Amino acid sequence: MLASQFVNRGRNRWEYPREGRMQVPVRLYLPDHWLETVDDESIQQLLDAAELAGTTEVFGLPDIHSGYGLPIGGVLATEAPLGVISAGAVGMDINCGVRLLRSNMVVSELNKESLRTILGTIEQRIPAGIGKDTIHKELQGKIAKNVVEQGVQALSELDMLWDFDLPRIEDQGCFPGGSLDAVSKKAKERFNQLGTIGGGNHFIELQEVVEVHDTKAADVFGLFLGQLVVMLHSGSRGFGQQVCTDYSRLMLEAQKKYGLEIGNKGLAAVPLFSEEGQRYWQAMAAAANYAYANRQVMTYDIRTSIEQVMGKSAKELGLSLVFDVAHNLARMEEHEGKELIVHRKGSIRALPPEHQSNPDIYRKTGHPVFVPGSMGTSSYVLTGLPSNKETLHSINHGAGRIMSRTQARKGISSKQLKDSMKGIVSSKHALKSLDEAPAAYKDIDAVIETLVEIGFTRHVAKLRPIGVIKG
DNA sequence: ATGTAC
Repeated sequence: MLASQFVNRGRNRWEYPREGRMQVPVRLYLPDHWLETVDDESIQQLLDAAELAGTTEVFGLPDIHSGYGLPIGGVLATEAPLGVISAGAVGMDINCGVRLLRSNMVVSELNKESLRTILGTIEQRIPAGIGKDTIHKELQGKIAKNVVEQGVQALSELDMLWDFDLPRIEDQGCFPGGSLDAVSKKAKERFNQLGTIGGGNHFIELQEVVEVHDTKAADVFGLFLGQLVVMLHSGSRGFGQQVCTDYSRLMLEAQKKYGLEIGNKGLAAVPLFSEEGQRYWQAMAAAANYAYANRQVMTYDIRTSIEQVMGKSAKELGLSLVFDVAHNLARMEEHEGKELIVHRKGSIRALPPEHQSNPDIYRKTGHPVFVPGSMGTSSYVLTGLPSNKETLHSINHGAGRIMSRTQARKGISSKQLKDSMKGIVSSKHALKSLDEAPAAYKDIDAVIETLVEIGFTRHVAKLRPIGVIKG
């Protein structure tokens, strides 16, 4: 058990001392009783990452579980100009992320029938599940170049974007440097999924604000007790997956000439400031913009669906964006005078109040971040705090698996899943996703508490699911 | 995560 090699470094903090070719120690942020539940594979992935050239930080957050190359719930930082970028450490689903839409509606004043109709209407417009293409034929062909270069702005000519949305998206919905030239033909052929939710843990949920812990911040975010909100979790679909696959393979070859071979293929990496590194960055940015645009198109479809059912305009209904946060992305960031390449995989950047990189509208509070639990359990709205500097302003992105998908399909019964979804309007797909059952995940309340306890994040509001669409 | 496979 590799977990037993960790030394306690204070509350919820663990460290695996540097050894062999490791450049730095590896850290874990977990309560005592969860340390032994971390599988060797996840830990080995962190130890491997510590061997990469230029690595300055490697750590796992409370939702850590093994992934491709780097674990999900993992952060890897390397120092420029010599540090590396790894496609696998960003993840297959580039710029997978979560956005939250608010409303002026109060859940207790809505009847169950309209909630059902809203969900049904959204389901008709937004294809769910693996391999599904968009219903928006206008989003193919020429517009692809604009989408990967400009992100959500490319959608304004189609009236799918409100001016009000822009400051409410990380990077204002445009990760600079995206280029279609850096993307393979195969990836371009998979462009036609803009406006689709995908599979796995992706979802659209109608939720109710059931607790407000920070009324000041909630007010700035436009949230109040009893309110109906819509949460959306999706990424760059087949397009991003193809970019990751292409570049991971390319990096595996190219790393040899830079003398960067390590055992873990999923962590194949090249110097960021090499020809290959720069090309990946352009492709990653293209996929990041695709993902922002994907969530924007779905926002348009959600607004249209709710308008249709409620008989009022989306603006009258107050269906504005709270924020949109990425949780699979690499960024160039300055930390204590160093230029770092920060890979966050299943991890969110949560900037503290007053941090300069916050959007102006959220400068005083720190921008909101969203941490969904598993299907059928609560989600959280949080903000960063100054002491999360230690994690380069990163927090976990979800609850984290305790059972693999295969284990869950074998060990969880259909009845058990249905019982855990009692009282929640659920799509057919949702009730079939045994591998997404709450029992396959850690308890989200306890996961959130891990970082709240050590002052890395602040609790703003808690959201309860009332309707779920899954892929 | 993913037209779940070199």
